Order: sequence, then C-alpha cells, then structure tokens
Amino acid sequence: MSAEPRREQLLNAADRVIQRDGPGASMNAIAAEAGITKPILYRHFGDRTGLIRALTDRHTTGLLAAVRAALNEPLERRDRVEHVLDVYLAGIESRPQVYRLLTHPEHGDPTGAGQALAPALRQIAEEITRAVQAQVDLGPDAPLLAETWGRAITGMVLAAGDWWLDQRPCPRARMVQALADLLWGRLAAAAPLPGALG
Amino acid sequence: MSAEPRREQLLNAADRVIQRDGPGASMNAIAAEAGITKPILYRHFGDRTGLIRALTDRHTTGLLAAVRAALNEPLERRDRVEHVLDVYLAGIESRPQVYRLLTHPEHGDPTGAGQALAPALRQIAEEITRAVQAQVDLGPDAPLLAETWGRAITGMVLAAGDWWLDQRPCPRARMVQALADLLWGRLAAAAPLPGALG
DNA sequence: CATGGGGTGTTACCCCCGGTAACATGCGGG
DNA sequence: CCCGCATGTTACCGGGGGTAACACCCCATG
Repeated sequence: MSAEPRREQLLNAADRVIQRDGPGASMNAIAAEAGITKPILYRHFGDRTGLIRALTDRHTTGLLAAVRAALNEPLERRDRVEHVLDVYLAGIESRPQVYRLLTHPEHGDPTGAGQALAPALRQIAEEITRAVQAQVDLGPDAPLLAETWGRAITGMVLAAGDWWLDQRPCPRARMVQALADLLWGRLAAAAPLPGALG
Repeated sequence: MSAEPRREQLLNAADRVIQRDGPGASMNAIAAEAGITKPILYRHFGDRTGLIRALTDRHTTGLLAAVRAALNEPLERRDRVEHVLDVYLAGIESRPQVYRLLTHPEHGDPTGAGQALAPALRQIAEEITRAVQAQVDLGPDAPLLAETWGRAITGMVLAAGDWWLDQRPCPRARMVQALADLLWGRLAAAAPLPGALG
C-alpha cells in the first residue's frame, strides 16, 4: 500500500477517535483504533501536532471555503453577514467534535502567546479582514480597522457559538439575529432603561 | 506556620514560576521554586487545577472589580463602553503573564466542551450580561440578547486583545476606538467601496 | 521526664503521556 | 539465493500529574 492512501486511512482512524474521545485523544488510542502501534503514526506525521494539523487541514478546508463563499455572496450587506454567521454556526453544529478540534489552540507554545485563536480560526479572521478591506470604505484607518475587526468578529462568534453549542438556548436563526444585531449597533442604539445610566 | 500564610507564600512561588515559564509550568517546578516538594502542594490545593484556580482567583479579583466598576461608571454610554474596553486592555497590558493565565482555558475536560472562555472570562461575560440587562431596554428578547452579547463581547475583546498584545499594531486608545466603533455599527453603516458588493 | 499525636516534610513509587531506538518480518529485483 | 526496503513490532526514555508510606519536630498531657 503506497503512502498517500495509507495516510488517509490513518487520518480516518484518528478522526473516529477524536469524534469519540475529544481533541485530547492520545496517540496510543489513535494507533489502536487504526489497528497499529505508535511508531507508524510518528513515521507518517512526525509528531502529534503534525497529525493534528493534517487532521484540521482536512476539515478546515470545507468550513473555510464555505465561509469565504458566504463572505462574497451577492446580497445586501446585512443579509450577507447573517449568511456568514449562519454558515459558521451550521458548520459547528453539524460536527461538534470537529469544531472542538478546529478551535482547540495548539498547546505547544508554553508561553501561551497569541493562543486565543486556533490556526483554523486565524484563517477565518484573515478571510474576514480581506472581505472588509475589499468591500467597505473605512477611510485612512481601513487596514487597522479591518485587521482588528477580523479578529474581533472571529472571537465574538467563537465565544458566542461555543456557548450556543453547549447550552442550545435558542434556534440557530435567532442566534444569527442576535449576533448580527450586535454588529449593527443595536446595543449602542437601544433606549436606556428607566432609572439606569445613559 | 499556620495554614493561611503558608498558602499565600506557596501561591507567591507559583506566581513567580508562571511569570517565568508561562501557564504550562509543572508542579515540580513550582514546588522547587517554593523550596519544597510536590506532596505539600497537593496537600494544600488538592490537584493542579485547584492551584491554578487559587492563583487565578487572586488575580481575577482585581481585573473583575475594575471591569465591574467601569461598567457602572456614570458616563455617556459610548464613553462608558470605551472606558470598560480601556480598563480591560490596560489590565492585560500591565501584566501579560497574568493575562495568559486568566485566559488559559482549563485543559482538564477532555471533550473540550465550553472551553472557549476561561472561567475568569466567563465571570466577565456574566458581568457584561448583568450590566446590559440592568441598563438597556431590549424588549422581550432581552435575556437572550444580554446573555449572547455578554459572551460575544467578551470573546471579541479576548481575541482582539490577544492579537493587540502580541503585535502591538497601535496605541491602546486607538484599539479602544476600533472596538467601540465595531460595537457602534460602523461596519454596518460604512459606505460600500466602488465596484464592491453592497 | 516520658509519651503520643498532629502537622510538615521527605523519598519512592504508580500510570500515562509523547517520542524513539532497535529489532523482526514479508516481499520484490539483481 | 540474497539483498534491500518498507512495514510492523517490542521495549524503552524522560517527564508529567498524583499518591502512599515513612521521618521528624514540637507541644500538650500523664
């Protein structure tokens, strides 16, 4: 059996284990699921992060492509943003364990620098940044704003989506509305409650 | 030496090690820094997460109190939000390693459920939720919106703040402006670029 | 003065992790 | 026939979190 298909079936085994045991699954467990032993995994993927990266790459492609496509859908801006949010939430809803894997920051760096967003999410953040820069006129501050907002929106959807996936407080469509409303300044524009601060 | 002061000096030692080695510091290293051995740490804190929790609790108090105070400052709403953002960013700027510790999600849960926000940040999210519910009139959807937005805003500031701390792309005040602008719907309201989508 | 707790500390160990070295086995081509 | 190569194995290393069992010291009590 040549190298490529072998890699594929090892990745399939790793996938099953991670679906079952979560992103912390051990190399032993993955090897056992594949019916082999550890050194073979290491021959194919170098080390654990290599395996995880190969695995996330496979899954990232779909979600990232879907988000990118949604970002360029020819819709009214509000509808487009809602569409992007919906695509993201639908993606994480359909395969929760994959989502856990994608959003798991690599715990390789002991200092923890720049770990808030996992690599897959960093790609989404860049995609948002690009879309904002390409579509919206923000004046001279555009580059800084677009980069900041790319990260900010990604983190916002990550945190909200994580909570939503865990608690299921409402249907997906309402979550999309709630997040789009926030981006549309509904918090800023809402009337103050009587007796409250301005 | 009685129990309380002893705990304090053990926590101080743990603090030094984590400032030096990051949040992944081992129990052995912490014990060595304290001039003792592991079992004593375990007698005082039960297990690793107990130690980490005790440590984060100490540091969380300050930041959380500062954010809570900022959330109730008698200012115009926009100024208040900017103030909150500034307080948070100033906090993470002044003690980066502490911030890394606070935002490090506990890697105890192997499924990774609900891990996007570390406990300290979850408290901040609840604080925001409370403030929104107390100050803003959002109609019948208020509870859901407030909870969603609490998480969303926390995640947004986490991701953006992490990136800012790592790259330092601009002074703090500008970062505050960029984030407040996003919450004020500047992305939604901005003019489209010529030839771009709506 | 002896004695016996209880807290503080130690050594030495357990199991599991990621990762690797060294050895077995099967198989195609000179 | 025998070599070389890939595929697989067992057995190990260092280090992680966590614990059991033992040593010590101080102090109250008879």
